[in-house]
Formats: sequence, structure tokens, C-alpha cells
Amino acid sequence: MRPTIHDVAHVAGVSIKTVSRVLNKEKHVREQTRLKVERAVEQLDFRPSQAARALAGNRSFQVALLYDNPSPYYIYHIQIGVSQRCHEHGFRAIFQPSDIHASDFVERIKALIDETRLDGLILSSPVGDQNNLLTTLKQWGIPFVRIDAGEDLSLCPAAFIDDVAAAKAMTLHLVALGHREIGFIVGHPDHRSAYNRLQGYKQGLQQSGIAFDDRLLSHGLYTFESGRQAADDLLNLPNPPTAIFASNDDMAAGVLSVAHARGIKLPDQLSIAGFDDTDMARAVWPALSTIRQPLQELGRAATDLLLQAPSATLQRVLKYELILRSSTARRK
Amino acid sequence: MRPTIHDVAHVAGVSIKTVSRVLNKEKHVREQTRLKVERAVEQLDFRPSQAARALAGNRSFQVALLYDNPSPYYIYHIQIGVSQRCHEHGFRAIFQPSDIHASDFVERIKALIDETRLDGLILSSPVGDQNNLLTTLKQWGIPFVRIDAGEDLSLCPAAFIDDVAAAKAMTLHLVALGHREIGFIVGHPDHRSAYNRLQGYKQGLQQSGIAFDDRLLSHGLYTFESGRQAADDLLNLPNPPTAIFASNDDMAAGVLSVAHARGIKLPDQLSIAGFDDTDMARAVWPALSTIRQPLQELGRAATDLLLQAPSATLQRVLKYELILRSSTARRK
DNA sequence: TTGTAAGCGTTATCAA
DNA sequence: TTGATAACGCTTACAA
Repeated sequence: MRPTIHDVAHVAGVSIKTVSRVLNKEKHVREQTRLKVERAVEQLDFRPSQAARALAGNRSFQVALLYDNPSPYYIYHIQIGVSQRCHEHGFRAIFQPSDIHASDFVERIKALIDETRLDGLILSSPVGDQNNLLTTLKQWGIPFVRIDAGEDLSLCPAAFIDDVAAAKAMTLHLVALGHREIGFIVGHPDHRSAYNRLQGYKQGLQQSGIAFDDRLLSHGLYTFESGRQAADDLLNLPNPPTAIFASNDDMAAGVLSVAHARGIKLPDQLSIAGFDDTDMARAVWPALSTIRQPLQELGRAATDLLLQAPSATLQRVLKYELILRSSTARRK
Repeated sequence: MRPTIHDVAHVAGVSIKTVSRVLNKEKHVREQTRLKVERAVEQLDFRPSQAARALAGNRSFQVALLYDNPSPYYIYHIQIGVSQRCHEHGFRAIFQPSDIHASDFVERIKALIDETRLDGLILSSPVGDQNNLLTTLKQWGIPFVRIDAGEDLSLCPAAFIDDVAAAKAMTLHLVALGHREIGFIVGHPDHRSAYNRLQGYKQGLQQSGIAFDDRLLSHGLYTFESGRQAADDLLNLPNPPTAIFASNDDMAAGVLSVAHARGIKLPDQLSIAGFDDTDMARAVWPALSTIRQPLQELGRAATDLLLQAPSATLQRVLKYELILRSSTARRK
């Protein structure tokens, strides 16, 4: 049989309530008593039952990470970050793939919360953009944070990088290389990042005095295949762009593969840039200028915000990094 | 307040025990009674407390997926598969990144089991190869299955593809293309798959009457960067191979990037092959011959084995698929 | 086929 | 600073 708190109390020669106090790091326990208890815990190799704690305390010491994202790399690294911090805080993480388009989307999350007495939720994009979910969570009064922000920053704490600024910086870099016709591949419409990155691209053009031309816009889904298609469309234009900026590296890899297939010399004849949401950039290195995202750090930051910070308006804007490759434009 | 089983019993006009029976799909409940209860559940939007069930029933309806794998794609897809099946079986999945080299590796898993009263474990490689863990699990009598098998197939149920056969088939394909000098990049030494794939390569050579030459062997770590290094080593040989078979696609992508950098024409001057453990193959398509692994299916199969099958020796060998690209060898 | 009562292993309340 | 006792919301005997 596994030892219970009773056994510990017995061995330590104190009451179970005192053991409970030590376990929960409560104050008002004499140092000497604490030591006795800790020794007994050690000796019996005792570990409290999560179920009993959850039942009695009406909380579970668990937080859930919700996601609906086609990028394994992105999610995986965020999972690692969340996992690390949860362990440090004495919590456990539940990773929940969700389907924001499923009819029982909110239902399922309600079930999760109800059944597990979750202590909080981390919503990664695009889950954090679903208003029906946000409303429910607010109503229930359960703490939650977002990764990748969202419209209303005062709604909950959030951790994110500044996509607009990053995309703008990359656009300015491409312009500085001499490019004037810069194609842009928009990301998945479910994701706010797709919108933000487009805004950054536009701002970069504007600041450079280049008119925005929507013929240079192509729409993808953050996937490799959609990147290929978008690249084909752009390169088939009467006046094809001399640079293509894809909203993530999966799509950038698609662009690269099309460029290879067409015998286009990289980076001399075409500059390719992208956000490395997925580390896919590694595979296409060094043909690619990228914007590096601190993915694990996003997970860690979000967890910290959830577990430590009571403020609803707290934010953590993480530093992105531009990794630049030089190339010459085909036409000036 | 959330409704409890009492409330349901009250609304349905039965005892709590009967509600419990319906919830657990027990037999010996009159159809009419079952309906009454189900209606009450529906009406109250009742969901049983996982904690209470775990405490009273000494089980948690949770299974854990343990992994220590540097391939986000691999893990992510297995997670999806596990997640799907768990939901269908009315279970919840806990995804646990582990560190097999950590000093408290087994301790942490013991803690997980103890605290959560886990119903079972799915061990993905290389976690499933840690004998100290396996011994502990056997001792505790907790059900577990492995993904990617292991030495002793009678130890527990397992789901895997036949790495040896797959690697052999790919080797034979390369030989059929006319290659005689086929370089091979071994995977991470922690992973049994690395060993098995090497065996398959050797068998393929043997069957073709080609002598195994360990100068054509290079050692990687299943990562892109290690693939680059290994490729450099192979291509720097006095007599470089005309084909390179990497143990996974991360490394194959590394080979490809080196080939590009060296101005090697693909696939005319060099054939590249790999296992697409990670879908990275998509990014380097179509220069690559690959062995496709049914990753989600691995997760689903493992979960099924754990949740349905009592037999300790059950196995599920999944079908792999060879996706072949033709090319000519440089030298005959 | 259904119901009654006694736990499960913690935390919370309140008193000492 | 500590301890007794009653929850917490289920399942498992056992009875009817």
C-alpha cells in the first residue's frame, strides 16, 4: 500500500493537519516540526494523492495548454516551456489539442475544466481569439492567459512577440537590399499573426515610400504546400517580385522548393524571408532571412503570468531576432 | 455551484448509485432508468469530478505518454493519435516530456504515477528502452505499452513499424538504381531505431552482394546539424558515395543543404534517402526518397493496445511506405 | 435491478 | 503553533 498522510503523521508524531501544512508550505509551523515531517515524508517516500487534494481543496494544481495549430515545432517548443515552469511551480500541465471549428469546441473545454478543476488555462493562437470561449472563461472566473495576445489586451495577461514590428523590420531589410517588388505570402486567416505580419509588411513598404500593390500579395495557410502554390502564383506574374517574404518558414520552405524547381539562383535572383515559427528554417538555411521567435520562452512566460501574476492586464512582450542573409535584387 | 451526482439522482428520482452505474456504463440498469438518468445529466449539464472518481475508484482514467525525443513532428503526431483514442475511450492523456539522462528520471515518473493514479503508460522510444524504468513498472504492476518495441517483445504490448525491413527495402531500391557506394548516416545512439535501421542497411547490402564498408558509415544525432556534418564527412572521402541514406529526414535535409552548398546536382549526381520521422521530408521534396511512417497511427495503435488489450505480448506492426524518387548513379 | 452505508486521502473550519 | 472533525463527490461493498 502507498503511504498516506496518516502514516506520515504517525511517523512524525504529529497530526495530519500539520503534515498538510508542511506539504502546502503554509506558515505557522515550527521549524523543528517542519523538519520532523519532512524527514517522515522522505523516509516513507510519500507523495500526496492529487485526486484527494483536488477533491478536498477544490483545485487541481493543473493548468491546461490549449492549441489548434498546424505547426508541430511551434506547439512542441511551447509545450516544453510550459512544462518546465509548471514543474518548477509544483503544477502539472495538460496539453489539449483543440479544434476551434468543431461544434463542441467550447463544450469540450468546459468538460475539461469541470472534470479536472483546472487552476488555469493557457490559450495559444488561434484558440485565444475565439470570443465564445473567452466569454465563457470570464463568466466562470477561471484564470487564463494568452500566447500571441489578441484584440483586447486588457482582457487577460498575455505573452507574445511584436509581429508587426518584426515584419516591418524584415521588410525594411529587404528594401535595404535594393528590392522594390517584394511579394508577400499571408498566413492562415484563423491566426491573428497572419494579420499582424501583413500589417508590418505594409508599414515597412510605406516607410520606404513604396506603394502597396496587392498583386504582390498571395494567400497561404502556414503550410509547406500552400507556400509552394503561393510562390508559383507570385513567380508567374508578368513582373515577378525579386524578393518573397513568407509569413512563416513552412511556407518559406515551399517558396524555396519552387525556386529550386524553376532553377532560380538563390539568393542572387531571389531573396526569401520568413518567420521561423517552426524551426523549418534550419532545413532551408542559409538561403533564408528569418525572424527568430523565442518559442520555449513564450511558453515559460505565459506560465509565469498565469501562476504568479494576479493582474489582468499584465503583458510580456518577448524579443524577436532578425537573422539576415544578404542578396542582390534582380532589378533596381 | 456545479451539480453533483446527488443532484442528478434527485432530478432523475433514483439513488446516486444508479447514477453512478449509468455513468460507468455498467450493466443491470433498466433501459428506462438509464434514460431518466441521462436526461437528468443532460439537463443539469453534469460532469463527474475526475478527482472524486479517482479517489474513490483508485484510478484516474488517465494515461501518460512519455517521450524524450528531439523530433517535434514525431512526438506531435503521436500525441494527436493518442489524444484521439483517449477521448474515444473516455480517457485523458497526459503528455510528459522526460529526460532519460536526468538523475531523477525514474523518480519523476514514479511521482507521476503515484500522484495521479495513472491507469497506464505509453512509452515512446527511447524511454521504452530504459531498463530501470521497465523494471519499476513491472514491479508496480502498472500497465504499459511501447511505441517502437525494444529488445524483449514479450515484455509488454508494442506498436511499431519494422525499421529493419524498411531500411533494407530502401537500400535495395538504391542498389536497383545502380548505386554501389551507398553512404549511411546512423541516428542517435539512444534510439533503438538507429540500430535497427543500420541493420536493415547492412542486410540490403548483403542481399545485393555488396560488401559492407564502414568508411561509408557516418554518425549523426537525428538532427539537421548533425546531418550536415555527417554529409560533409562522407562527401570528403577520397571515393565519395553516389547515394546517401540518412536514418531520418532531419539529417537527410542536412545532407541536401550540404549538397546544394557544394553545387552538387540532385538527383543526378547524388541520391538522397531517409526516413520521414518528422515530415521534414516535405521541405526537401522532391529530391528525397523516403520511408513514410504512419505516426498518428502509431499513437492510436499504442493507445488501443493499452486500453483494450490485456495480453502482455500483443503487437501491432504498422505498414510503412516507400516513396521513391529515381536518379542515376554517378559511377557504375 | 436498485439502494444504503462506509470509505477513498486530502483540505478547511474551528477550537485549543 | 497545533489538533479534532467535518466535508469534498464519487465508488465499492453489501443488502434488499
